[in-house]
Amino acid sequence: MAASAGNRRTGGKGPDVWRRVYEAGDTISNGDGNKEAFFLVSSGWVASGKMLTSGARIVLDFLLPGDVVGIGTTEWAREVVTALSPATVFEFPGAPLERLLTAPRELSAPILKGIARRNARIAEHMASIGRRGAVERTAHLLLELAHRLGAKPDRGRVRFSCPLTQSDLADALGLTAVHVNRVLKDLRESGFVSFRNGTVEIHNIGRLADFVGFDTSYLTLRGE
Amino acid sequence: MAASAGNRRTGGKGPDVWRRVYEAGDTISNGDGNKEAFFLVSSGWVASGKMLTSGARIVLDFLLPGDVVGIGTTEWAREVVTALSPATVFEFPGAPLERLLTAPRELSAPILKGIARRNARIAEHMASIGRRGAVERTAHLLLELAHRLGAKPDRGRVRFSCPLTQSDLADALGLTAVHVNRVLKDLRESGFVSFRNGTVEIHNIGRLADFVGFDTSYLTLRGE
DNA sequence: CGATCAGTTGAGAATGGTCAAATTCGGTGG
DNA sequence: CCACCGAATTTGACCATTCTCAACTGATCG
Repeated sequence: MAASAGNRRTGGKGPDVWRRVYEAGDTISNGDGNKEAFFLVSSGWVASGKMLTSGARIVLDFLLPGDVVGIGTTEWAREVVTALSPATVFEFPGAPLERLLTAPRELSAPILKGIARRNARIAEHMASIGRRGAVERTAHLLLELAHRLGAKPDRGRVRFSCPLTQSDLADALGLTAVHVNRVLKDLRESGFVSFRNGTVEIHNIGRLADFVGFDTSYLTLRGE
Repeated sequence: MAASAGNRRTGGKGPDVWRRVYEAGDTISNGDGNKEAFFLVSSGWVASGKMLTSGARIVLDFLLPGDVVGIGTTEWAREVVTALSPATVFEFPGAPLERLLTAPRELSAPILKGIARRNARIAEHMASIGRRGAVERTAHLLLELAHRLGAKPDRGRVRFSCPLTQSDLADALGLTAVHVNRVLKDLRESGFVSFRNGTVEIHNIGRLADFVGFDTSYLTLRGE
């Protein structure tokens, strides 16, 4: 399976934590029960998604450094977790549910918080797929990624590098890769966003956020 | 807000649990921070969803008796929880995250399990909206509901009563109500499912499940 | 007996998909 | 450095699905 040079047991995060290194394209967990664990992404981009019997794929959520995935994922949903770029992942092996219940609070609290954030992202994602047009939906995702990466606007301009292929985007957005291509062209030509050679450039983040109704509140805890 | 005759404090579920009764159409939690709580549905049908600024609604998940909602819901995602039929709900007030961390294990374990199941349902739901056509998607949802209600097939025939309007279905499926109507007509005329006057009748559950690629595994814990 | 809401149906428009053929880009081996 | 390969991107033409708008029916409720 995954090549993972540099894997090792870590004491720094408590007992039974593994630090693993993946390359772009590696499968971290294939949802077939081969691996029950929590995952905490430490570097790189990771996708969690599902495969349909038709062969189609849906990406539920992109995981960036600091993001967590695990509860429901393995035991029920049979999600597939994949590295989209070289990535380092901390893995807490064991049944996630049991693991969480027996973990000390200083571990379980941030993990639960990570799960809660992920749930909120997925809820917003569902709203996108279900109720926004392709252009809005695509722009919304790019805005979310910019925000989550902590990219700082310079006079409204935001730029970040992004390893996603158009086909990754398509699977996240519920579109075809061909259509994603056209949508990106559209966004580029209308001066909102350009995404070329692995870097996204949002030309006026405020204007784009207005245009697609992007509201960061689902990424931020109330009162945080 | 919600009319709630018969609400009362309950000792039976431990401290700080409220049992509340809602009528169809009542808002249980509007996502504006008016109420922070876990919810455990005890009877009736409940929807959790989001409102977009455009006025559109997306239903993330239907909650049936025994289902739980709460983590991420209130603090981040600002989900709106609504009763779709007369419903009884146990409410555990307080910040869900904190609540879960301090709860005794016999409470936190089933709640976490409920959250995990819900996550799995939502993942499958995303797959539907993102990657299945309208007919498959609709049939898939009806199959899920039949399964979750524990409806028993009688020679392949399943019948259950269902308070959802076509517009509720539309908001869950990412379609318009008009199109849901046509899809239901389609399913009825092709002899798969009829949904009229609040009762769903699946004529041959095996055949339908094959047709839409319905696999119950996301509703069942591995090895359960 | 209106009024309102859920469900139906039709006609035409829009959005997004399919198929197929370039073209570009990032390596790799020579 | 260059030729070449496979993967990702791009574009065109056409098709399918789903939406929009609009009208109409039927039930329910005060």
